[in-house]
Amino acid sequence: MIVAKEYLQSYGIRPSTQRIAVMHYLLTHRTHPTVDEIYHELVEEIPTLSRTTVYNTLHLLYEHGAILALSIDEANVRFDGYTHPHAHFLCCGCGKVYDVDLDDVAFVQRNTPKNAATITEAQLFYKGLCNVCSAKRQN
Amino acid sequence: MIVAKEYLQSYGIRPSTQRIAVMHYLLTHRTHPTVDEIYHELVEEIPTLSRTTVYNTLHLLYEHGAILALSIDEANVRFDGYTHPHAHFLCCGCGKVYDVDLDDVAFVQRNTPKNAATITEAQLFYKGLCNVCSAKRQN
DNA sequence: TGTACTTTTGTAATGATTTCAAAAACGTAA
DNA sequence: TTACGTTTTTGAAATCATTACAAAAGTACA
Repeated sequence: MIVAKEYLQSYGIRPSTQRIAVMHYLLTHRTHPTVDEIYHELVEEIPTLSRTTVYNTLHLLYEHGAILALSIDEANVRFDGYTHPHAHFLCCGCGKVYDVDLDDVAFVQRNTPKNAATITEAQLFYKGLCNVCSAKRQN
Repeated sequence: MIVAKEYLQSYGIRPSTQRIAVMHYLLTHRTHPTVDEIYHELVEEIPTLSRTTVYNTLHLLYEHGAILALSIDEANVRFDGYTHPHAHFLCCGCGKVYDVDLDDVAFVQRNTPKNAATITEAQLFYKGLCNVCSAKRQN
């Protein structure tokens, strides 16, 4: 939890119990969880936790650039505590979101739109079927 | 409308009046419209048009690969009748979505996730402020 | 302690999207 | 043309993630 607290402070965010818990969860779970997944995990350790607080906190972390908000999954926004440039892959079979390394990290910056004065974020993602789900479908 | 009809047929989609109208709208308007924008435009020429039909049709076109469904805008899915590989830019000031050309079209394919058996789609998009909106904010 | 400010909480509202079953349109064979 | 099975459209109702809001709780500091 120490790490999460200092991580928040480095982004100028006051470290409340709930904020530390959310940030810590994202730093230790690279699963790109939804709001509800985070809520259900954390309400175990903070029984008074409100879903609204999870929404508020994630929004705050996102606004400060401490986390990424992925729109890869139409049904739910997913969050990522790993903010280095990388892409994502959603398997439409199992619903999992995987990290994807890029062979040319500069590509995204190089292709920045010409009519853009400021870029606040960029997302690259793939959808398809992972090897495991593809094999299962051979039945 | 001739173009839209044949376009649909080339994707194996039966060309009903409503489907032709939706497809024609997307082929002639490169504005990445939302469902409601499409509905409000087309209900002028087809007064009996139902919003559900627009949803159904867009879903059908998307499933057949005739159009793209963009998740760049959290609030609404946006649609694009231009299916060649390109990126998008959402200006958070005016809400417009612009096309972005890529200097290396092969990049996206080259970085396909290693654990993917099949890729059905890929999206790259930017968010920020366009030059016009940025200038306005200097006030 | 007291006070001002920040954060959390729970309920209610919002609004895009989906569900569903009936009505309409269509295709085709007799 | 007519009848019949299939496809498509329609509109109302339901769903559900997210937001709005105001009260309650927590925090900092004099």
